Amino acid sequence: MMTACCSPTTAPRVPHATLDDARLACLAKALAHPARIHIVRVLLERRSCIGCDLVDEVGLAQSTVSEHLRILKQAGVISGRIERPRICYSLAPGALAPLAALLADVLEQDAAGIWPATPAED
Amino acid sequence: MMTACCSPTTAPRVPHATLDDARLACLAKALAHPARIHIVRVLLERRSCIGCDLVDEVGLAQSTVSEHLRILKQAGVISGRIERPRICYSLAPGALAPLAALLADVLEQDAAGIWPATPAED
DNA sequence: ACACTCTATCGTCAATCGACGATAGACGTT
DNA sequence: AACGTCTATCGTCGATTGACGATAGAGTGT
Repeated sequence: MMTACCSPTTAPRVPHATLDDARLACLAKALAHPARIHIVRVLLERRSCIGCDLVDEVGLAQSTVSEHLRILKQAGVISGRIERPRICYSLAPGALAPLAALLADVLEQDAAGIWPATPAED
Repeated sequence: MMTACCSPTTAPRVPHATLDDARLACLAKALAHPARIHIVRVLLERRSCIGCDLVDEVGLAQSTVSEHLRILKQAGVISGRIERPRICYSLAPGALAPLAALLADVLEQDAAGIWPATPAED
């Protein structure tokens, strides 16, 4: 349920990719839009935020922001807690951990390796 | 040149998003496909890899893999070093650092905060 | 010169994305 | 009961994505 965009019916079929590849791609896809990055950053700063405040914060139509929130929720990146008539969104702990782990590995290799003189090419 | 997908002409216009938001979204978008995640993982393991080997590794048509490589290169995630008739791809050091930093912040908050009993809601 | 290999680009097509307004549901307030 | 607020969903439309085969370019080896 938190991995709907990774479901076999919607994910691109890549012959030799693993399920992990699909899951990581799903998380990256959830972040692959400036509005959604912005939402994540607001939630990171404020810890949590009412939906209608996010609409103001992002500056797009309410329905559009709602759609971005749905995508983030579907990917498991955020969760919404009902609070009276509003919904209070916050980051879902651990959801982005797999992607963070991959990126940490990449950065670690960056730091470890002495890189060739310079690659060049276009 | 390394930020083509972040260019004003192609990036989505989100009123209150910052340039950083667009840049981070661009990096996430580059990773938002299982085949591209797979390529990054192969390059992380092997340190570098000839293009035609990546075609075998991914299992899609050569032209499709070439397109995925182009997207990764355009985002600055990988670089290609010409090596005789082939091209040797490797991860571009530091390219993913901004995204890694954001995710590290998120994980840090995850670890720091004592989270509410459980949010719930769909 | 020719053949072969590897890579990039082009053209096409179906599928998905992202935006919006309109509408409907849920809930508190008057 | 009627109203106002907040949120989610629907329908639509243009733009983009992702897949492929076909083709072209660059370089090696015979």
